[in-house]
Amino acid sequence: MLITRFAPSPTGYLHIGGLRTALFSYLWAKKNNGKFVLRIEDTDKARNSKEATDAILEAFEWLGLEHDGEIVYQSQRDEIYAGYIKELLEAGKAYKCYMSKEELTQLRETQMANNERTMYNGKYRDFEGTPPKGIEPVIRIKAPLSGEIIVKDGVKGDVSFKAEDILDDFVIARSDGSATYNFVVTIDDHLMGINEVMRGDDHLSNTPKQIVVYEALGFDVPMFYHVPMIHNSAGKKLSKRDGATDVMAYKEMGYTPQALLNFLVRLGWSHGDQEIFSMDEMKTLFDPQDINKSASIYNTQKLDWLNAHYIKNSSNTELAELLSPYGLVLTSHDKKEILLDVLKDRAKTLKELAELTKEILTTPSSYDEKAVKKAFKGDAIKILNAFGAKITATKELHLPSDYHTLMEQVVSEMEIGFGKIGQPLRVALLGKMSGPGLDSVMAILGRDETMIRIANAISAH
RNA sequence: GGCCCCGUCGUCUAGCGGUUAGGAUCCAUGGUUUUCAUCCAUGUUACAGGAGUUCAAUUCUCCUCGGGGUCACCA
Repeated sequence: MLITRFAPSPTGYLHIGGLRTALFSYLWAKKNNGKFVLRIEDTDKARNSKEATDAILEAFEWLGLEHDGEIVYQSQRDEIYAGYIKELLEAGKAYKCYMSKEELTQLRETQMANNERTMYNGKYRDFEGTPPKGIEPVIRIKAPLSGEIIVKDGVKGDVSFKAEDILDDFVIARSDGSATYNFVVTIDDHLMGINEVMRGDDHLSNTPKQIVVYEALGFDVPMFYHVPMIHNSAGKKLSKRDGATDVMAYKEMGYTPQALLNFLVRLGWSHGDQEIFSMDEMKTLFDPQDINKSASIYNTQKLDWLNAHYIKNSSNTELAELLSPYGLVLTSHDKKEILLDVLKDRAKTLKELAELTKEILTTPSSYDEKAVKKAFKGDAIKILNAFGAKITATKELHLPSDYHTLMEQVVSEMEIGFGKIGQPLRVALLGKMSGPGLDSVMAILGRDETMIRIANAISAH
């Protein structure tokens, strides 16, 4: 069975880049009827927090990306790692290194000064004497000194590294006994049965080290997919300093999970010319073979378009529910249908849609100055009076077409163009020059509120 | 600096030797609309450069240039 994983380090919120690799992993697992598991890499006690873990989980929940099985927390697996370290030590594949931090620093500085690559010199690789006193040793793994390491990568193709270029006996356990990243990742991926690893491009150069561990322990090496980075507008790796990279910030801004996911799936991946993907389509169409090889720049123009698209195409019932986090309770509003019908293709975000709705439902307390100048000239007040009288005289007014009929009557009786009544009426009802069709607006407001707004405008001008 | 990856419109991308280099977004113009938005139509804009291979290179190879990533007792 195909098993993929997402393995965030809980040092903060869930980041847009992390979400994309998570999405890819999720989709690939789902497409293959496999599993998508979650592992929290919280071994760095100083930098990790429970809040960060919760924030990540909250984001997954919002987006509807559910993981399979129990969440694995690395912080609870120290004994497991220690066991494998012991195994390597006993097999002579790893050793204790007593080099002091000062000596190590010194070594690096010398190497840099000589323009050599910095690496551990293997001083304790075959050490047999009495260890120096007062130094808690680290454990280093015996890495191959020559030969080639080939990373089988589904995105980049096979990438080969020369051992002498990149490897040294790297640390697998710190002096306090805790295991390091490249070691625990390997152990966990193996133990969790992960056979396809999707992660950011930035891990590609770590991979040979992990392969060293896989091989030392006799584990099968998984298939890798190193997904290109997402860059900021400056062309650098997207980081937490780049503004809105917190996934949950998109919820606050009024983006739908569907739009965000659709946007991200198309960032670095494509399926011909298709732009719109439902979750089901993503699950059946996603294939890492179609992942792009080059980095992409993060730019949200298209996200706005997608979000607007999904809002337009949502049912009103669905929208009414999505709107409640933005302070708008519409679920039982009697004009809900017509209201959302006319407003949903005018908003790029749910937040905007909520604001637009509130705006219409609120009696204008002031009128846009320019709009007044333009609209309330000539016979405007006379026309408004005439139209107001029509409404007063008609008791049953419900549908937009009911109001439209009255407008038509005024237009033909007074022998004026539609614009003559439209402009002043719009300003009277909405306080400004733009907005949805007036017949719909009046149907939403109802007969009473419409009369009030017209009367208000007349007395104010 | 060493090693590794990458290079098609501003942006996201299609292309897998022969195409008028396609789509989307953005922008502009026009149409629809009493207005605005939506919608529809039209338009501007791209193969980093240089060698080679080939009858033919955006596509294959090499070099140059450019960009990015990574080199910890962080993950």
